Amino acid sequence: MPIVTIKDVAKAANVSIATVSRVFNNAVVVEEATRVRVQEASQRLNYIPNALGRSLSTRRTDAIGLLLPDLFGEFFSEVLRGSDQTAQQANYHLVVSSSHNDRAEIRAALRMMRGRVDGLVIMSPHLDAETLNRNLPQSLPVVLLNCYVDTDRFDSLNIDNYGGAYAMTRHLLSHGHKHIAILKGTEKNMDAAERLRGFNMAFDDHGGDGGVRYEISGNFSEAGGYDAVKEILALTPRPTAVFASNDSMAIGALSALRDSGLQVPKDIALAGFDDIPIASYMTPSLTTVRVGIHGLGVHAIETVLHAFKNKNEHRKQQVLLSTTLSLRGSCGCNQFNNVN
Amino acid sequence: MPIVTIKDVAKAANVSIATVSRVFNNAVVVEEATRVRVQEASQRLNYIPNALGRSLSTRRTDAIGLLLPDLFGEFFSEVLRGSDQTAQQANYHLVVSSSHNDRAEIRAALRMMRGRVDGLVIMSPHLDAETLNRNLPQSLPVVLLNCYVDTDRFDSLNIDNYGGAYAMTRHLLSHGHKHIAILKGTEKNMDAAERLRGFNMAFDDHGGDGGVRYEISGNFSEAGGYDAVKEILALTPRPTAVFASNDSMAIGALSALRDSGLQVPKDIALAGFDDIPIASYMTPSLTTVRVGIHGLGVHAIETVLHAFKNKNEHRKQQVLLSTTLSLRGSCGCNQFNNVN
DNA sequence: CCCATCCATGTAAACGTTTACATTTTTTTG
DNA sequence: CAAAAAAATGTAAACGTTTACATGGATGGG
Repeated sequence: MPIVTIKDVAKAANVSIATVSRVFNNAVVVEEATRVRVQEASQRLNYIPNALGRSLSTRRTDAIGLLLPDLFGEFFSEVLRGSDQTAQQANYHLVVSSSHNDRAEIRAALRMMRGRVDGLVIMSPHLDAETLNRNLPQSLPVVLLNCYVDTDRFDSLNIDNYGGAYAMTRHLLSHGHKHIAILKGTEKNMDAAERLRGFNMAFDDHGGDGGVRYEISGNFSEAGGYDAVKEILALTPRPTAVFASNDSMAIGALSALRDSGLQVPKDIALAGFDDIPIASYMTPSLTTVRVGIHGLGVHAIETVLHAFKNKNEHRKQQVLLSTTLSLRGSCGCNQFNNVN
Repeated sequence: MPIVTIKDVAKAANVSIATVSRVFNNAVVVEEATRVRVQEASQRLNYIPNALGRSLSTRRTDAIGLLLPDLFGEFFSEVLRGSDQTAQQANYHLVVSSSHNDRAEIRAALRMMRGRVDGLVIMSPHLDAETLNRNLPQSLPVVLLNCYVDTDRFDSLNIDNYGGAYAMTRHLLSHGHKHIAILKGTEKNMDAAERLRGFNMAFDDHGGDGGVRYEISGNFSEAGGYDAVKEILALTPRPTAVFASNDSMAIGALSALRDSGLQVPKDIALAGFDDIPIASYMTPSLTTVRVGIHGLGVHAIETVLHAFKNKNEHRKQQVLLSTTLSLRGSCGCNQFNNVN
């Protein structure tokens, strides 16, 4: 079954391929009679224009690439949802590529995108400007999402990880917790590092007051959070609060604490980071640092679209997205509302 | 900044474009000296082969399209993760398109894929064979994921919604629950309909025994599950068990029950459907119908890959994926293991 | 009635590759 | 050392579109 092309339609409708093309892109006026003839032929042959040919000719693909580090959990799913929604509204669609954990993989992914997309959103904790520059054409609009790359050649969008962690830690300290354990994120992950930095800085600024801080290894997963609890409960003095570097770990920890017979927040307070949609449905509801995840995706795509409008010759912006505290049940402060 | 093409490299390396192409596709042997010369020129000019040109010529795109109804929640994120992982291993990548809720949108999405992908995985509860046939070229490998389209022209993969719901309902009935409420899924959604059918059939087969069954409207979301609880608690006789048509609703309901001061499973039993990763981390852990969600994505992509190997001329298979019960805390049966 | 104008359509080049085939260069062999 | 064989490289067509430009026919004005 050979593929039906514009030529077949042209032949069937007894016109040139240019006319068929014109009918499909209703640019110039085509005489009503011919238009009908072409449309009938297309219907009959079940012709669908080939995106490749079109893109090659017009130099537009109507696609935006999305490079993600991983697809695990609700965080990325939310980013993706926001992105897809926004892209779709603008008549673009998404080419997704994920799980790029080293330079070679990122390089391969970047190259694969070449020619396939009109713009790119890159979310990658491991990424250097060098790799970026060497594997991207100058002219491609790129938005860096939560990448710690020091460059003003691209638009970038970053979560205020440091500020969020600082605020949450201060909140816990101010509510009387002295011994606090932070459940760290994946090693070498910059988000994790920044959140840890915020935690430590808040502790430093607070002056200690005889309190002890603990750093527990984690990997941003529920299982990681679950497993860490054993370690945490063995500490002396035992921490009265646990600050997980993301909600997934907090949820895992919550489950482990219940299994250990401890009550949250009565016996031990718990806080997370991200505010994934499910956080508010946990038992108890999870206190966490609110990041507008969905909005992150929306904003990223909007930035790419903006670059399209300006032929990518606009002034590149580095945006830091502020966070807020979502104070709910798990930290025990009984202050059920949002504070900055 | 004009785009660097194969011609530029050819000129710079003083060879023909054919030779450059050969170097990049290391098919035929190219003399070492020329190879080095071409590679150096490519490096210098920062040349990246354009996927469009290549695809047009080779009639391969190395991409698989994924059409999803929605991107909300962990279910789709898991499907996507499984798909992406499998695709990536085979050196394919994913073109994702979601939120197609009516025929026109599906049509548009199908057409957009034309030429862009070598195969297609379609997950769409609203879909008819007609739309499919009219908007897809014969030759394109397609896998229908949880689509209730009656055709043997395509491979299809379906969750045994009916069987899963039947088994779970029977489980609840056999543990003494007489009055059970089912929290229904989105209206007109075929998964929802099948799950409801399983529920009712189990009830019928069980013979009633004076029990009452309730059907409560829902929409597959946490919020929907939360809101439904008010309605459920107003029923008399009040149900002793709630069977939510998916885990998201179960989680929402769990949260609402807690807010109403009820204990699960002591005061009321709860079960879900899907077994999303987070289900086991809930408090209490969620009893649910296990669907290998990640495996669903894996299997779908594998089927497409298989079609590639056989030039799509293999016998199309309709596969029904069986489910198992994940019996955990929320149903109160204290039978913490998996039963078929 | 001729010429200018306009409109509908056709022609052909371009987009960036791959690849069958042709040609040139190198190597092997008698 | 010449001829044959093999290896390396070049030429050009093809993939499916869009679009600048060319062409031809109809219309209208003087």
